[in-house]
Amino acid sequence: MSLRCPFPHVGRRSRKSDVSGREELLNAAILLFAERGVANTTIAQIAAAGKVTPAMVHYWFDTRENLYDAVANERIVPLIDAVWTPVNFENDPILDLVRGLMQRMYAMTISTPWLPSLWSREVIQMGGLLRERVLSRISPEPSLAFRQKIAQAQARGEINPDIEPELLFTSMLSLVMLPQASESIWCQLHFNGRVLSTRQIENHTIALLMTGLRANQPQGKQP
Amino acid sequence: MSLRCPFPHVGRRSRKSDVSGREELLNAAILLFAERGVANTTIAQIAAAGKVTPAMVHYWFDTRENLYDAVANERIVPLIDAVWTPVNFENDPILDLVRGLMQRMYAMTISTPWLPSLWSREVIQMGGLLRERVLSRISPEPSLAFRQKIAQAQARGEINPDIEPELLFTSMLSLVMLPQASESIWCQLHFNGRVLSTRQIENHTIALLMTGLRANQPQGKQP
Amino acid sequence: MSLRCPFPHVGRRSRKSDVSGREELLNAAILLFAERGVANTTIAQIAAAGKVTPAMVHYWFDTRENLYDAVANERIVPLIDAVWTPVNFENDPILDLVRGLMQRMYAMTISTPWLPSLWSREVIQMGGLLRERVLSRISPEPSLAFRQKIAQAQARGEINPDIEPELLFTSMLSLVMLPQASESIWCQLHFNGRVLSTRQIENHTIALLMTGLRANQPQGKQP
Amino acid sequence: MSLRCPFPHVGRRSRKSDVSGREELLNAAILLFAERGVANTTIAQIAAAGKVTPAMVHYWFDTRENLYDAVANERIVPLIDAVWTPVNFENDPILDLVRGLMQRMYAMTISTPWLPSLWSREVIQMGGLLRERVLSRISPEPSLAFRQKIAQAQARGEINPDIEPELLFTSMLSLVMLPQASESIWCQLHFNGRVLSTRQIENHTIALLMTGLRANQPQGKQP
DNA sequence: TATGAATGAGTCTTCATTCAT
DNA sequence: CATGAATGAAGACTCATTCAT
Repeated sequence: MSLRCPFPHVGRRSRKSDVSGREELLNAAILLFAERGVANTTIAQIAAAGKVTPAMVHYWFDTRENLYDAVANERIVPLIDAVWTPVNFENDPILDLVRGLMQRMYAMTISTPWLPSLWSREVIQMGGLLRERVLSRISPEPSLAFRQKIAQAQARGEINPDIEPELLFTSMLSLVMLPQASESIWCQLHFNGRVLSTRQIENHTIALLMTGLRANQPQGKQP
Repeated sequence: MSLRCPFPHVGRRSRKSDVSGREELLNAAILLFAERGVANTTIAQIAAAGKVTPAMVHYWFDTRENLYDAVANERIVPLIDAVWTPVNFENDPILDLVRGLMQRMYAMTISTPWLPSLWSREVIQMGGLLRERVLSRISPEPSLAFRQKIAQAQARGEINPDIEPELLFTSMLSLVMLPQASESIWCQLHFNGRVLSTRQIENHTIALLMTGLRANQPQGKQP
Repeated sequence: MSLRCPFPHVGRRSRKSDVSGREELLNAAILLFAERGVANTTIAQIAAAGKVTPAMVHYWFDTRENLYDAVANERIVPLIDAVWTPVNFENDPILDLVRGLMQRMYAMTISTPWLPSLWSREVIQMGGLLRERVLSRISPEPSLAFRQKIAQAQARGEINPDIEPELLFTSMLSLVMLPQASESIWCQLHFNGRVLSTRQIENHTIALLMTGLRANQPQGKQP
Repeated sequence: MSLRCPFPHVGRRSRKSDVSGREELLNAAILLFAERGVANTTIAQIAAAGKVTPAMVHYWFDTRENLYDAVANERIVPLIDAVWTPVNFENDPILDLVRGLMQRMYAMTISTPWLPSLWSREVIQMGGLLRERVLSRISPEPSLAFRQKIAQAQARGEINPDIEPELLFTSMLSLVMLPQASESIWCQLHFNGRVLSTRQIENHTIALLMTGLRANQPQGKQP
């Protein structure tokens, strides 16, 4: 399955009020932040990408810091929420829950291909320029609940006893995000002549993870 | 096992020729690059960290770009080589080979704790400021050989058939690097009151990976 | 006849759009280049002379090199062209042609008193910082045609047979430019208490040249 | 007659004490000053040309300004004196005196080919970095005496009456120096395929000048 | 909304100069 | 004599920000 380059705003802009100038700029900023890193992107570059003058960036966002806030609050935080929201910690079987999280993360990187880069460079890392802005806005509860569920399942022998429940979500994020941030993320991934589609990456990663979570049962007695 | 903050040069500098001024600055630069990101670090900050004037940074490295080259060639590239060098692709059993790679990567992040951050922010990502400098210097052969070995083992049914050999090394790197880059990597990692040592992170991750690689054999009939 | 200091823009600036900021700066730059030499003039000095900040010099000219280009292309090259344009190589008697060139050069140094200094320091000399920029822009044809005309007149016995046609134009330029560059060219020339007007310099130089060009006719009475 | 490239110190330096390090550096400095202009030459360039470290330039000359003094006093001023010294204002016929001055200037530019450039860029021009240093050291008397002699000869009808005695020496200097500063002065002068030797330049210029000085005697027969 | 002109603060870089050795 | 290491001051250039229009 091939991967369309999904930036609906690029090259469109048929009518001016199609998308408000502010949204347009926010799109342009996120794209540049993902491509070049936040610290390496100037207001002038964002303005040029949005086909306006730098003064307009200040008109909409006032300061550079405010632009960071807008990116974090309006674009990144909603995605995080969307990953957790469908989870039903009470009833979902734990492995379904894990698989669902992974699938939603992948679904997300298709509609917002800038996410892996921005996330792994500017959000999770120390010194990431969006880190505090994002982390202060997302609820810690889902990840705490997730950890507990994992620990409980582990105690019941349903999950690989050697994994650390505290680290599992981080491992999942790493497995999803960093590979996608590390190649020509914008449309496809070339490797050794072959092209791996996002779907192939997803299958590989979910297989690795789901197998990795399996309890190390002494084979044979499992029902 | 708790993790000491292993920067012997910081705050010492007992005798001047202890470490050459150049090495001292290179250390300071790498630390700051890892902490704040390359683009977000000024020459003046590096100079201050090395307790010299900005002019000295130019004395030793001439330009900012040259400093990047020095970081890539003198510090990062040797580490990559050191991960692959002990591998014997002919004789090592594939799972030992994988485990050995993981263990060496972890050993590395103890002696060079700046690596995960620098690697995941500036080397593997598009637009990373050290990317071209590092990638152009490292041989692609080991990772190609690794991929072949994985594919062969997979063909023999020794390895989880759902993983993509092309992606496995990337997944391994992601699992090792990003979690370590994402927390207060410099001395220890606090999480929910508990402290996870690097060793615990290592055990978790290797367990997840090694289990994940296991062939999905219909249990019981496996030889 | 005394020489007014003819920089109408200096100290005026009554209305802002009187002269565009760019022209203003170009004037200031040329003046300083003529007074102090190009290499000895800083962007900050130019900015101060134009009553703006150094950033404005970059706003209008981007780089120092671009400023050089602007000076060469917009100010110097047009003057060269204006010296040659009125010449009619076919019909003008050779001596009228020479005298016309000289008179136009002098007329020029009245309206653009910075020319002699800039020309003799930065254009004709090896290592002059405007040399390549100017020379690559001016047509060599007029000076070649001039040389031929001189050689033909010499062959007809109308011109001093001992002069080299190749060198005559250079000699003319030197006679006009260097004396004017060598004194307080900006308003008047003091020498030994007397003041020599530009007109007197012009008369002297043209007399020296025109007499020097005369054929060495056998006069009989000369020892 | 072809012109040797007369820099005896270049590439020699057989024994170290052949020429003192100080003289060596002075030579290097003058050469660079002539080639690139004083303001455009750094101490490091001079040191490199003299094959020593920049610190050695300070050892010998202490400051950049002192180096200017040394160039002016030890290299340029003696040349000026040498032009005037052989002149006998009382007895030499005026035209012989003029011719002698010109010939000595040309002789000088053969042994010190850097002179025309340095003179016309850094000495005679306003803002020339050696101007004050040289002018304050040379006696004004010879040029005053020369002017008087010219004026007297003019009064006697022996010299072109349209010449300004005040300007004549300046014109002579300009005719000698600027053409030589304006081409590839270091070895020869290409022009239109032909090569003009310094001797040809000299003959041309002296012819132009000496003819130009001739009294406008009533010739009657000239058309 | 939108822009062009303008700026202050800061960044990289250069360079003359110093000094211990 | 000679140098390598070091620096302060200044240079070119960048960039977020402001403001009159």
